[in-house]
Amino acid sequence: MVELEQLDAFAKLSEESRTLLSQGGITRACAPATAVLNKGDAISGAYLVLQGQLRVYTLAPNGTEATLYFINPGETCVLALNCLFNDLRYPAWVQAEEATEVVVIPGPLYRTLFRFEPSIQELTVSALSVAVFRLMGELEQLHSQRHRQRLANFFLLHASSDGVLRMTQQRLGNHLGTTREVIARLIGEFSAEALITTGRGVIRLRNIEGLREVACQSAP
Amino acid sequence: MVELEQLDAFAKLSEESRTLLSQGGITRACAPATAVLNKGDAISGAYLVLQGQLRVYTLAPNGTEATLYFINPGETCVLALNCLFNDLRYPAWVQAEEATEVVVIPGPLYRTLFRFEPSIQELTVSALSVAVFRLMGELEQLHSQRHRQRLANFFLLHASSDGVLRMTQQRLGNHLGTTREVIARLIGEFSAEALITTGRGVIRLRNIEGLREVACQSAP
DNA sequence: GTGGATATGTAACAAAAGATACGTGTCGTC
DNA sequence: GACGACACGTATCTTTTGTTACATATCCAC
Repeated sequence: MVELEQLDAFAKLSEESRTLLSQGGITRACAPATAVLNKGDAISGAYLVLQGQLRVYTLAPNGTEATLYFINPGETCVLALNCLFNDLRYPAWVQAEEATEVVVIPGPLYRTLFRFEPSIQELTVSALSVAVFRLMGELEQLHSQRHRQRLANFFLLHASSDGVLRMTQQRLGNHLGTTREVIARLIGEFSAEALITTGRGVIRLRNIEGLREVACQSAP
Repeated sequence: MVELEQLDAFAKLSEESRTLLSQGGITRACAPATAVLNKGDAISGAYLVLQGQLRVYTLAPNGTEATLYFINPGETCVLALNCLFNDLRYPAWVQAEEATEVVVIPGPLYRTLFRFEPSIQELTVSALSVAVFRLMGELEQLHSQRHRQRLANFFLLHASSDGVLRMTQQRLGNHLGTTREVIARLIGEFSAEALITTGRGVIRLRNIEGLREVACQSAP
C-alpha cells in the first residue's frame, strides 16, 4: 500500500505543509464496487488515491455506462480539482473498482498548498494535463474506431502481464459504452479467430500480435 | 480586436513580467482556413488567441475529421500547454476558422511566468480545467446521443443570435465526425419537420423550441 | 452567358450497432 | 443435489450510420 508520505509531491513539501497535510487529510476506505461520488455531488476537497483504483464514468439517460478514465494510486481526480477551483458540482459518477483507499484534502487546505507549494502546482497541472491527453485519446478513438478495435485495445491495455483479464462481458460493455450482447458477439468473433479463449468472467489472450493488428487496423 | 494588454491575466502581472511578455511574445497572423499546427509538430510556446477562432480537430486514418474544441479570443490552447509542460509533440491538428491572431509565448518564458505569477498559474489551471470539462462533455454526448441530437445541438450552439448558421454541410460533417451525406439526410429530415430552412452554405433555424426538444430527447 | 468549381439532393445498398427474446451453463449455498 | 443468481451464447429484427454513385443547383470569374 502506498502511504501519503511516500508520494513524490509530498516529499518536496515544506515541513509546515507536510504537517498541515498529515493533519488535514481525511482518509477514506472504499469497498470494491461501491459508489464513491455521484453526479451532482458537492466536492469537499481534492481526491488522492493511495491504493486500489477508482473508475470515473458517465451514465446515459437510457442507463448505459461508459468509462471515462481510471484513477490509479498516486493520481488525483481531475474532475474533483475542477470542481474545487471552479466551484462546481461533480459532473460524473465514480466507483471503486477494487478495495480502494483515498485521501480527501479539504478544499481550503488544497488551495493554500497550491498557492505556495511548487510541487503541488506541478502535481495539479500535470494531473490536469494527463487527463486532457487521456480524454482526447478516448475521443479520437471513439470517432475513428469500431467496437471491434476498441475491444481489442481494451484487452491489450487491461490484461495482466500473463494475458489474463478477469472481467465479465457486462462490465466490458460498461467500459466501452455498449451492451453485453454486442460484446458477446465480438468475443465470439475473436474466439473463432483463436485470438482469445474465454471462461466464466475471464478472457485469456492467445494471440497478442493478432489482437494488436485488430486494434491498429485503420477504418475501411 | 483584443490586445494582449487588455487580457485579465495580463493586468495582474508584475511590471517586470509585463515587459517580458510584451517583448517575448511573438504575434502570428493566420488567414482563414489555413493550418496552424499539425499532428507531430514540436511546440515552441504557449498559444494565446487574441482574435478570431482556432479549431482543434482529429483526423482519422480514413480521412474523416472531428472537431475536438474551439479556442476563442482570450483562451489558450491546452494541448500546447500540455506539450510545453510534458515535452511532447502536438497530438492533433489546428486550423484557423476565421482570420485569427495568436501570440506565441516561448516555452522558457512561459515556464518562468508560471513559476512566479499567480495570475498565470490561475490562467493555466483554469484553461486546463475548462478543457477537461469540454472534452468530458463531448465524450458523454458521443456515447449517449445520436447524430440527429448532436446536429440539433450544434445548430443551437453555433447559430448567430438571429438563428442563422453559415456553414456548408461538408463542414458540419467535419465537426460532428461524419460524412456530408449523413448531414444532408438529417438536414432533409429537419427541413421536412419545418425546424429549419436551408440555402447554399446557410442554415436558418425556424423552430428553436422544436430543435431544443430534438437535442434533449433521451435515447429510446 | 459559359465553364468550372463548389454545394446540395437523393436513391440504393452495405455494414455496424442496438434491442429483444430465449436457452444454456456455472457457481455457491442451503 | 436442488435452487437461485449470475454469466454466457445466439438468433432475429430494427435502427442508425456509412458508402457509392449520380443528378442537380448555385456561384464566381472570364
